[in-house]
Amino acid sequence: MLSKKTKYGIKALTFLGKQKDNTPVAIASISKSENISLKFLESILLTLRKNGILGSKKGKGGGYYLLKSPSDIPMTAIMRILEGPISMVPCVSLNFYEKCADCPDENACAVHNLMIKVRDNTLEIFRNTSLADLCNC
Amino acid sequence: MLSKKTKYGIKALTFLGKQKDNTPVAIASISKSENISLKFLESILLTLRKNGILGSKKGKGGGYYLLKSPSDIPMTAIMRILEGPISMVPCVSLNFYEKCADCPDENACAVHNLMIKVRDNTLEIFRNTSLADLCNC
DNA sequence: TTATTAATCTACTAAATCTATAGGGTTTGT
DNA sequence: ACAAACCCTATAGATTTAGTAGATTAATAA
Repeated sequence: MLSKKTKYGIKALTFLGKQKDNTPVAIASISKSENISLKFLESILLTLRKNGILGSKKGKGGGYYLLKSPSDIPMTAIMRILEGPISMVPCVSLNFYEKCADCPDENACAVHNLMIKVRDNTLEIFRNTSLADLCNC
Repeated sequence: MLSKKTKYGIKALTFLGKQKDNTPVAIASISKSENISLKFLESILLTLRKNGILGSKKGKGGGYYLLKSPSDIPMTAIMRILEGPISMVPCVSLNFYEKCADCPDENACAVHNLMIKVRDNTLEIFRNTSLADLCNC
């Protein structure tokens, strides 16, 4: 299941993507509009900034803004930053690979082979969806 | 990410599905062969029994066995019993639906609409895969 | 018949990690 | 001075992943 962190993060990004110009939007403004706990949202936007998705401006009139055009931000990037691996098991992850301790042979593992299929499908959706697509809902 | 409970459960079921006859297999036997903590596996097999996937026989020579042919056990059933919802958010779940507290209009929610796509894809894989398919790896 | 053994079943506990915040202080730009 | 992002800490609650102890049941050997 998706964490609220990811869900809130996506909603906040969508909100920013819908903005007409790219002037900074205060956290409190997003928080109210999207019904997200202010402090929680604060930490979410911070990680998005540290990962190169958002820029920020301090002081009066400050806030967060997108660093790129929404159409240049694929969902794969957002998901990996907020949720972590897209795969359901680490042993099929492209970006977060880990070997299973209990599994002597990955190629003979039923779970492994099934989850590769799931990963490929999910990945294709996220690759073909950008933030801009979410903003047109 | 998939819980170990689900992963171990699938591995155990695959092990049982590969058995030639349908005589009971002791938990300890599965535990050793698949490198799964005995007591953890015990509770997993119990829930699979309570949900109509496995039967059990007590006493000497006892153990667990499949109640149906592996080809008659779809992955959707196994996943829902062990992992719960297949959807990434409750508001797109077919079997575990819940409304989001923060979301006034589902149809206007970007997360909602994206996750419907992911659900449909994942669901199709699990629907078209039975335990028998996993046993032929 | 009785004792033994092998196995499931039940219940409780516990450590570790993750989630979703809350509080308060610091820094920086206007 | 003020407003806003930034940063650090703590925490309650839930979930995961087991471990421990013992009860129950059934087959088998004595």
